[in-house]
This record gives sequence, C-alpha cells and structure tokens, in this order.
Amino acid sequence: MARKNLLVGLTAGEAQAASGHAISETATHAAAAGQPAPHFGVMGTRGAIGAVTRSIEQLKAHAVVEIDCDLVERSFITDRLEGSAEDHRSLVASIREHGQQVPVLVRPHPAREGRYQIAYGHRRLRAVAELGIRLRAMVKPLTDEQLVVAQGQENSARTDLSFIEKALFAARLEEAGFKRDTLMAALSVDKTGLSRLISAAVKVPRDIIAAIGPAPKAGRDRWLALAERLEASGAAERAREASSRPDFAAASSDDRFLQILEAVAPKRRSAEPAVWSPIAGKRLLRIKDDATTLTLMIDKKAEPGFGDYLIGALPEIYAAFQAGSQGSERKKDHGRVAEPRKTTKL
DNA sequence: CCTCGGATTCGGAGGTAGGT
DNA sequence: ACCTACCTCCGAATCCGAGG
Repeated sequence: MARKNLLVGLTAGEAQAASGHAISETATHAAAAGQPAPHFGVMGTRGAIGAVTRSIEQLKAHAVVEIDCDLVERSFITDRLEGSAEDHRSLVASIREHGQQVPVLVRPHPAREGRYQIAYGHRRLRAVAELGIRLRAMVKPLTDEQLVVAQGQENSARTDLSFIEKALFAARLEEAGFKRDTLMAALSVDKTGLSRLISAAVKVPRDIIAAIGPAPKAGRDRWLALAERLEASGAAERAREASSRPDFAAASSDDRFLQILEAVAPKRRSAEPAVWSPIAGKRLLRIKDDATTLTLMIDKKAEPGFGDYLIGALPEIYAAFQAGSQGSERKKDHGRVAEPRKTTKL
C-alpha cells in the first residue's frame, strides 16, 4: 500500500507531487518485514510507521533555502488552537537574537505558481514574518498525505500539541477524507488512540473548544468527560454562557476548561444536609449526600433510642431493599442480556 | 437474509509523572 | 508514600459493508 510509505522516496528527490505512489524498494521491504529503525533511535517505531518516521528524519537533512514569507501559505489543515502571546513574543525574541535555527518544511503550492504551502513551522513563519526577514525552509514536493503526515509527526516529535489540538487535527484530517492509516501515521497513535481523539473532537462543539483553547493539562479522560456532560440537555448552552462571563477570557486555557467542566456538571443535591422532622419542632434526622457517601445524622436528644433501633433494624431493611431491587430488575429484563454499564472516572 | 472479515469502539490493566 | 491524571497497549465487543 502506497499510503504506508508516504514519505519514502522524498530523500531521493523523486517525490511525485500528486500521486502518492513514490515508493522505495528498500524502505518498502523494511516496512513489510517490520524491521526496526536502526539509525534514528525512535523508540517503538516499527513497520510502516517506522518507515514514515525514518523518512521524516531524512527530510531534515535536506538543503535549506531562504524564501520570502509573503510567498508562504498555511497548511490546508490547521493543527493548532490559538497560541499564547507570550510564547510568540519569546519566539520572536529568540529568532531576533539567534536567527532562525530550525528551518520549516514547505512544498511548492499545488495550485498557485511561485508560491509555497507550509507543512510545519507555522509559528516560526509568523515570527519571522513579523521580524521582516527571510524564512529558512526546506522545499520539497509533497502529496497532501505526505504533507499532513510530516505536519503531524513534527508536532508529535515535539509533544507540544495538547490532547484537544491533536483531536481537532485528527478530526479535520478525517473530514478532509484522509484514511485512518494516514491519520495514525500523522499523529503517532494506534487505532484506539485515534478513535478516542476523533470522538472527543466530534462530541465537543467546535465553538466551545475554541473558547477553551488548547488546555495543555487536560487529557483524554477529562475531555471525554466534558463531552459526556455536554450531551445532557441544556449543557452546551450553560457552557456557552460560562464562556461569555467577563473573567473567562482572562483565565488560562486550563482554567477555562475547568470553568466549562464545572458549568456543565450535573446538578448536585444541595451541599446543605437535608432535614427530616417527623416530630413538630424537632430535627430528628439530617441527611448529607455527596458523590461517594450518604450520611444520616440522628439527633439523640430529639428521640433517644431511635439510632439504636435503626441500627438493629438494618438487616431487615436491607433484605427488603434487596428483594425490592431484584424484583424491579427482573421486570425490566425480559430475559435479555443486560446492556453493559458505562462508567466514568473523573 | 446470513455470514464473514476488516474497521472501529470500548473497557480496563499497567506504567509514568507530578503534586501533596 | 500516596493520589491523581495521563498515556499506551491489549483484547473483546460492536459496527458495517461486501459477497454468497
């Protein structure tokens, strides 16, 4: 399959811009045999993905040219949410002082003569353009698939994309019609991880993701928890309402995530203990109910001996509870296999 | 309609890192 | 040391399209 060897052949300068069929015999065999990548020290890269990664590494050894920033356009798939202004300033300062140490990767624009399209290095492009200097870049003809794999792997290599940025990138690639194999190579994840990335990006509305931003500390579990909460009726509206509060924009992206997560939390029963007063004027029983514990607090003065009586009656009460709950289960069941229960850990 | 096989999703174990 | 959050991996379950 050509897709499994997306970048093979690039290093020989023979990439075929539109075909995606540039395959080197040697690398194909290495991929098919599942041989490790001996020269690049990439842990755990085997087979087809290993071959792609090797090619990325080889790409980096290519000659660097300087081009005019105005001629460079973004990748057709964006991979980032808004970056912090501080990070941008810091990058600009670094490039001003030391020059652009790491070149970006571009391809000749597939539709516009004389222009380029960037695979990775969007932030460097922005910083260099701001400084008004020329962009140091490796120029290579790339197919669409090669471009997105290079773009994704460069980000994966630096591990600086947050979970939701990877998820959005994956979802955009899938919407653009790329196959799962390509997505797995681009994001360096297995089928399970890819499925979860796409699932998160699809379930959480894009405007809410945009409002939150990259949230680098929030991983899969919490984004999926947010997605699950957003499925409740009215939850998305509560999230949007929270995002329009005055202090929301000023908070960090991680804090914004927490604010939204809290805004769509299922309504809790009152933190104040409920009170049971069967005797006029006396608060016999207070009930405190949280996520893990239900506590009954009996006022010994209001009805002396009731607590002891209740404890003594527990076996009988529990037996009645069990009989009741099993009976109702049977009524629901109708002999079918019960659906597996969903659990959510937060 | 049924079967089959590949693709996708789900649940959970286990390891790691960071915070308290 | 313990807890929490995150990530990767594995196997099982489920979905879905193709072919008989």
